[in-house]
Amino acid sequence: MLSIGKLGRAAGVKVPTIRYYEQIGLLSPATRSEGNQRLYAPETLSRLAFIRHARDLGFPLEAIRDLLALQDDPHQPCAAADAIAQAQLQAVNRRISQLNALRCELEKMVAQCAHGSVGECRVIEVLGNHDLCLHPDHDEGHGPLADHDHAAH
Amino acid sequence: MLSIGKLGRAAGVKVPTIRYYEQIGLLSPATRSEGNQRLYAPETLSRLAFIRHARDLGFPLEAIRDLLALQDDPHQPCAAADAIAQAQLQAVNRRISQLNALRCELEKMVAQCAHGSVGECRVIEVLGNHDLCLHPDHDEGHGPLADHDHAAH
DNA sequence: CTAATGTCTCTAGTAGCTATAGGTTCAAGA
DNA sequence: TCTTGAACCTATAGCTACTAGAGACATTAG
Repeated sequence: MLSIGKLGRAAGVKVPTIRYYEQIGLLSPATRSEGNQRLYAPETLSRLAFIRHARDLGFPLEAIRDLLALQDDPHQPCAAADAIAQAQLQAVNRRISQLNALRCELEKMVAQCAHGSVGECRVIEVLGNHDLCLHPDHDEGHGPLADHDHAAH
Repeated sequence: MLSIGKLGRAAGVKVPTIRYYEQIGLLSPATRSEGNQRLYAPETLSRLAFIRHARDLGFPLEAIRDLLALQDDPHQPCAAADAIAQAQLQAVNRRISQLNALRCELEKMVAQCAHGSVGECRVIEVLGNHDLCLHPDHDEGHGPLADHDHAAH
């Protein structure tokens, strides 16, 4: 049996995150030691690694919940899992094309900056006047896609 | 003078969002009518459009706060605005390359799905075993980048 | 046995809004 | 002028997926 800390280190998941997953029902409540500390069977490690990997691939927790349910019932047809993965792929594709449009705008903006004073700055000017964009369609809908910045700031 | 609703429609920003921006100090408090309703001078429209456009380009609100301060002081050198825009461009680029790695994984996963039962599903299998990834480096640090899904769900 | 580390629960905070409840004000039609 | 309906007000809670902190208890190495 593993303590929560060992489980977390083995799976690459922080301890509070594991407790959070238990809280929202993604992991079933662990058995407890005499002193009320969580103890995990080694199988939990693969389940947690599954979650971790799916999160790394950007799957939202609700999708992971569904995938775990499918995993627990291996005789079901695979179509549901396939649909979830395809939805995620499409979300990623949407987000990529949207970000490509943003990159294009930002590059133009930065390239045109003459490094003078703010009064004549293209960056400020373009931000203030949407019509200066070549592709003013970057305000379209964005698909749902988890943006987990665990290394940000 | 504009009511908050007219301002919002003109700038393409929802009414509660405008109030939220005032609350966090991104917009200065509006003057009020006799009946305590907000009234905006027409100049506010361009300021709000600036914010909206910057949000559409993915700038976080803190960066927008700095950009607005620069805009208010046109004699400052433009370098600071340039730096903010470049940082945003780099964040976008990081996010794009990360999402490209994800797309690659997801495409492989979906392509290998034989549409059988869950027990032999590649989607479930790959998620459970990170080593099956060709590029298992999709768990790298992600840059900070606002992911405003105003059309999601 | 003690000290250090690990763990417990609970609460609150992060970004950037959105939604709801319960009340007030405004503008247009009868 | 009155009335109705839309727009407005404040305040609070919710969303995702965690992360951080406080204060207390458990476990383990030396």
